[in-house]
Amino acid sequence: MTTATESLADQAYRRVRRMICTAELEPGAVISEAELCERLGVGRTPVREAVRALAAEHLIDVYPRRGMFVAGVDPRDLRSISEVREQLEPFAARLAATRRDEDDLAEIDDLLGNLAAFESGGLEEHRAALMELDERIHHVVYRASHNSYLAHDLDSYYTHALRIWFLGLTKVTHLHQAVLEHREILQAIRDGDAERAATVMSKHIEGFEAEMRLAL
Amino acid sequence: MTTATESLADQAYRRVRRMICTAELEPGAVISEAELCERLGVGRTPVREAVRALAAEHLIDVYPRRGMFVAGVDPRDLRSISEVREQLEPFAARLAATRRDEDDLAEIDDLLGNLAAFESGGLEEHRAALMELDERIHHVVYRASHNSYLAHDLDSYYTHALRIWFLGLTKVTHLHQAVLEHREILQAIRDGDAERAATVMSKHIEGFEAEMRLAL
DNA sequence: TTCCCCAAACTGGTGTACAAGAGTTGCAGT
DNA sequence: ACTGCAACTCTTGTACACCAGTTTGGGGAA
Repeated sequence: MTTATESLADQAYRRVRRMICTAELEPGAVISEAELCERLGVGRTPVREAVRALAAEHLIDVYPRRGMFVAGVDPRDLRSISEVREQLEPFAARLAATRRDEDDLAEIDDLLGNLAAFESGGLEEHRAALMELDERIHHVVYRASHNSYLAHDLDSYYTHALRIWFLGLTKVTHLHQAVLEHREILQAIRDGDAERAATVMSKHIEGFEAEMRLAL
Repeated sequence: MTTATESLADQAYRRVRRMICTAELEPGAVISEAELCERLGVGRTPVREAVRALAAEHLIDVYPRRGMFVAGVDPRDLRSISEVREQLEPFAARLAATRRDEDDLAEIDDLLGNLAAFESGGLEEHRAALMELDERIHHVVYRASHNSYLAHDLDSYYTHALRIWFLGLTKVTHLHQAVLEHREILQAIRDGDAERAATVMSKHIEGFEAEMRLAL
């Protein structure tokens, strides 16, 4: 199979979102529909839908008939985003600890294994792989919460957080501590310890904001 | 002025959302692009964007190449939505009590006045007006939280809740109690009593879910 | 009569052409 | 030299024509 079932619009959405997340498209950069069209090799409609969806998530600001720009990110945005995440992420962790099913547990065990591999090997060299692992870990928590609305919102917030992470990625952050926290979260969910899962997740999110605040 | 600055796509979005909310388009109903086009008197593109946005909010299910349908609503959805609202609405109320500015206070006082008018007059006859008041009250809380991300999410959830309200609107619910709770919330925010605002809002949301669960 | 297959019609997906508004730049007049 | 106006160009907004896939119903064969 080649394209499976994903529409061009969805592909475009993911690709542009990734560009914005990884700061390949910097905050304030102009988004030209025409340029995106030739860059992605698709027509205007899919690009337009993607851009529209990203605008709905506040990742792009659109000024009608003037232009579209990658949304800027200032400390107030970081605060607002973190504020909501501090409510929702621990809540999701708590739900996940209560509701995780066999599939979730399998994924969690797999991730714990990857985490262990990272810990024994060096951490520093595989920053990209670690970020991907971070993403998988958060998303398994969302999925294990078994609340699709919550999961959807958290995914959106995670995207914002990821972008801020990339932007403030000048100095190496405390990766080791982050890894430990992730392990603790997964273990708590696996063990069904809702309170511990929520507490550690809470600390994790707060730590993230504190560190990003310094880097911004 | 005729159209001001709102694009046809935005207008279409609002109108279709309202149709779905008020159950003018019932759950499971087929959404035909062509039909919406002639009904709204616009081309396919604005309709498409509106439908796309509504799909992103889970108000419409789209099965590619088969058709689009108004999303059904089952008790699990009510539970998921209420779960998140129970976290976010009290949180917003708490923030609002802390951060409300002069504009917010003016709006709150105005709403308290309207509420008093409702209380002295009969409640039962103006159900539509009361619903509009409910919407304004919740939205002033969102605005007063001064967190646009939070406000955006809560608006989306409010839309879902409103739809469920319309669907379960066979018997008259405890409107009087709801009015009292709203007044208490607004007063707490006005007085800067964050804990009380959060507590009452929490009870308000839980009461809503309990009542809707019976009606569904 | 029943079952299967093929074709037609309807669905959304995509690309393109046209319209309209905002910003900019250049020219002319003072 | 400076200012104001006008036309141009670049942007997104809208509409429409075409394409691909799915469904469904009718007709033919067993």
